[in-house]
Amino acid sequence: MRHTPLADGDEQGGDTGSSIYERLRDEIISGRVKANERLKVSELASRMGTSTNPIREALQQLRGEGFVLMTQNRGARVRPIDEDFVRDICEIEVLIEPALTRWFVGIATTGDIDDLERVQAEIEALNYADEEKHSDLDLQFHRLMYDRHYNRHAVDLWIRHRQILGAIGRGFPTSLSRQTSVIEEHRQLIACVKAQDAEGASRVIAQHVEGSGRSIIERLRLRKRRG
Amino acid sequence: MRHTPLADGDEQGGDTGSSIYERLRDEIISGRVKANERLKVSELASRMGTSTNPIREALQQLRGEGFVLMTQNRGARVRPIDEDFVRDICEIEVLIEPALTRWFVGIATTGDIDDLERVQAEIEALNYADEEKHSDLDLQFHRLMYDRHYNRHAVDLWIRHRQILGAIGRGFPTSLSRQTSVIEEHRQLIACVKAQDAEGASRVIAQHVEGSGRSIIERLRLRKRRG
DNA sequence: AACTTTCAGATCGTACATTATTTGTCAACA
DNA sequence: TGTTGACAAATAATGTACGATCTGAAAGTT
Repeated sequence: MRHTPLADGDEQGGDTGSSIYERLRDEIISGRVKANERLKVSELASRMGTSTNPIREALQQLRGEGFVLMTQNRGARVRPIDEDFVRDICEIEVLIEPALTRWFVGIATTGDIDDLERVQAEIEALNYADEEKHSDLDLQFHRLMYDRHYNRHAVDLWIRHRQILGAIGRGFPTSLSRQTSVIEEHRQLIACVKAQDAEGASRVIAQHVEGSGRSIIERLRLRKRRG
Repeated sequence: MRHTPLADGDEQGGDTGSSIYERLRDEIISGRVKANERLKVSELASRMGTSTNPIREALQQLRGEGFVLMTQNRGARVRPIDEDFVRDICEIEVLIEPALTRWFVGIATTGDIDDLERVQAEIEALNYADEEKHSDLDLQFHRLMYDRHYNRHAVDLWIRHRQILGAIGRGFPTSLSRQTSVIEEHRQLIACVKAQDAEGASRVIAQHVEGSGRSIIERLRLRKRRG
């Protein structure tokens, strides 16, 4: 399995376990650094306890991924992660995920369905008691469907978008209505796969992604109010 | 220490026109460096006539964009730009571009249609006499439709994918059958916009992208044979 | 008031030190 | 004789330091 889109292996970093890149990215996505704020390399270097070079390279990587905007001799700025950004990503996923799902319906075995049902059972048993654990299970659920798709580029895109959306909502609880929707939609999805109904599965996923987007935007608004 | 301004280099400008990043990216996309080949910073530095830092930063940016793969303490490698890669990108575009087109049909004014027809007239007048000029006109044509879309993320993705596909086929002529298809599809597209037929336009674009993908893969095969 | 000069602060490029990996050599062993 | 394993040297990536250049804005001049 060759997937690893951007995941560089673990880093010894020094201070924390995660790399400079991950720390910076998380600060941007989670909103700890404000939109359009300037990112000065020397300041970041002293704050992270390294020299400037690792910072510069991390910023370039983030630039490539579109999280920071840079201009010649004028440094880097934070790309705003706002409601529009979330909407844009979700709209793209509404197009991509149904296509991935449709393909999965065509190749799914009874073993795959068993796996889905097992994860889904865990999700329902947990019932959002632990946010991080739920997020991990939900990732597993969708990964079971998408991971073996031949279009690695599309899957990598999905993974990256998912990481972004996940980081945005982190720390703010999911609404009850959204919780029930997620579980219901997962069940419908499994039913469609069983019935070999690719069109139905595709529709359910589109609705699932759209609902997820709305939920995240809600949490984004909450975050704005509380800081 | 004065920094040597690439005096001996045969490259133009250098400031913003052809940065290290762009040169490296072009070498990867155009296939001048082989798939999975190792990219050594010191070697690249001497070859490009700079120190290692600009190279490292360019590599990080390319990593963020997915053109090079890096592992800790083991350097960078060229991500293979092969038929699968083209197919993956085109499949994503087959999903995205119809959505962008559908939106355009909804907001197009008569002025927009005039612009489209003017560019299309230029394309037909040129009739593929100049490859680079045609590519530029074709970009203009599609940009007229997509550029004002609210989903900047999707448009950026489209632009990036288009640059990649454009660079892959560069230097190899488009087949005659493809040439006529392109012109025909553009005409159909304009007709659909005029008739406010969003579904039809969407279908035409999907076919357009698919044909483009097939054409590029053909040229990729040609390139492989001739080196 | 508009233009020029000056200067602090930040980015960018170069050189060097450190650390990890790869390579090459050679002896021990089946 | 061919293979394996350990160890040393070479090679390359990563981190640190510093000088050069650019930007932005305040201070000074006409």
